[in-house]
Amino acid sequence: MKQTQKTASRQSTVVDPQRGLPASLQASLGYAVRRAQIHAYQHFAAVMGPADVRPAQFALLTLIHQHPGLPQSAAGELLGIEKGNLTGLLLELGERGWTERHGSPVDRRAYSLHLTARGKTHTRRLIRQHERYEAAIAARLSAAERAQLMSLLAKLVSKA
Amino acid sequence: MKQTQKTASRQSTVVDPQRGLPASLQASLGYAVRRAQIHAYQHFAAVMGPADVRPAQFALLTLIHQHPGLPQSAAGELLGIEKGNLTGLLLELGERGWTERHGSPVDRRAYSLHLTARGKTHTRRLIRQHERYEAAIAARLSAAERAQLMSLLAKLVSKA
DNA sequence: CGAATTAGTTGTTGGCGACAACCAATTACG
DNA sequence: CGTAATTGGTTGTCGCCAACAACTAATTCG
Repeated sequence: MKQTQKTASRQSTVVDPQRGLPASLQASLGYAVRRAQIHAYQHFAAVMGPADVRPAQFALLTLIHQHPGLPQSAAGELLGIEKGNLTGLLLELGERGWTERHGSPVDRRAYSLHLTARGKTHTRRLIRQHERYEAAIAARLSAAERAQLMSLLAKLVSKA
Repeated sequence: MKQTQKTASRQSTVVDPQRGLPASLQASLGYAVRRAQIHAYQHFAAVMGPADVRPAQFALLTLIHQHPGLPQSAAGELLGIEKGNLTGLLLELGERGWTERHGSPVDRRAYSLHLTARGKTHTRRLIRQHERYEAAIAARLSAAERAQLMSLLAKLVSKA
C-alpha cells in the first residue's frame, strides 16, 4: 500500500455525524430519500421480520387482501413490480399457504390471485403489526408532519 | 380516497395507478418512502449513469472532495456505509484513478482518503450533473415543497 | 506485557429492481 | 381465416447495496 507520509495529514475533519456531509449530499433530496429508505427498512426488519415477511411480500398480501381475485398482471402494475419478479414472490406466498392462484375462465393464460383462509388471517395480523411499524418509523414526527411528508412524497413520484 | 373503483364485473380491478392500493399501503409512510427511493434511483441512473458512477460512489467522491484526507473509517460513519462495503467502493474509485489512499503517519493501520487531480476534476463535473439530477427528481415540487420535504426527511431519520 | 479495541479486508447473504429470452394463449387484421 | 403482433407468466441473469462474520495487523489500555 501507499505509505506517502503526508505532512501530518491531520484528519481535521472531525466532522460531526450529520453535518459533516458535503453540500451536494446535504442538499440532496435523492440522498435524503435513500437514507430515509434505509431507516424505514431497518424498522421493517425489526418489527415485521419476526413474522417472516418481507416488504414486497407484505405489499402483495395486502393488495390481494384488498382486491381478491385481481389478475397477477394488475398486481404487478399496481405495486410497480416487474412481472418477472412477481412470480417468485407469489411462489413463496403460495408455499406458505397464504395465497392461491386460480386460472381465469376468460383468459386461460391469466391467473387471478386469492388469499387462502390462513392467508387472510395472517394478513390481518400483519396489517396490525404494520401499524406498529409505521408508528416506529415515524416516531420523530408529529401526526401533522407525517401527513405532510406523505403528501409531499406522493407528489414527488406522481406520474401526472 | 377510498373511491376504490367498480368491482362490478369480475376482476374489474383496472384500478388506476395510485389509488388502487390497499389502505395499509396507501397510508404507509414506509411504502411511500420506498417508492420515492425507486423514483429517485431511476433518475439517478438516467442522469448519472452515463458518467459511470453509482450513488454510493458519488457520495464517497463528494465526501472526500469536501474533506480531503479524512480517515476511511470516518467516511464510513458519515455515509452510513459498513466498513466492509467501503473497501470495494474505494477500490473501484482507485482503479478509475479518482482516489488515493495515504497511510496515516500517526496510525499505521488507518488510511486517509484523497482525490487525485483527475478525481477532483471529475468530481466537480459530477456535482454539476448531480444538480441536474436533483432538478429532475424533484420536478413536481416547488422550491418550498422541496425544502420542506428535505427537512421532514431529515427529521424522520434523526438519531437524536 | 497481554487483553481488548480499532482499521481494514474478504467473503457471504438477502432484498429487490431491470432486462432478456422464451412459451402459450389471445387479439388484431389483411 | 390464418398469420402476426401482443399479452400473461416463467426462468434466469445482472446490478446495487445493506448486513454480518471471520480474520489480520496495529494500537491502546490496565
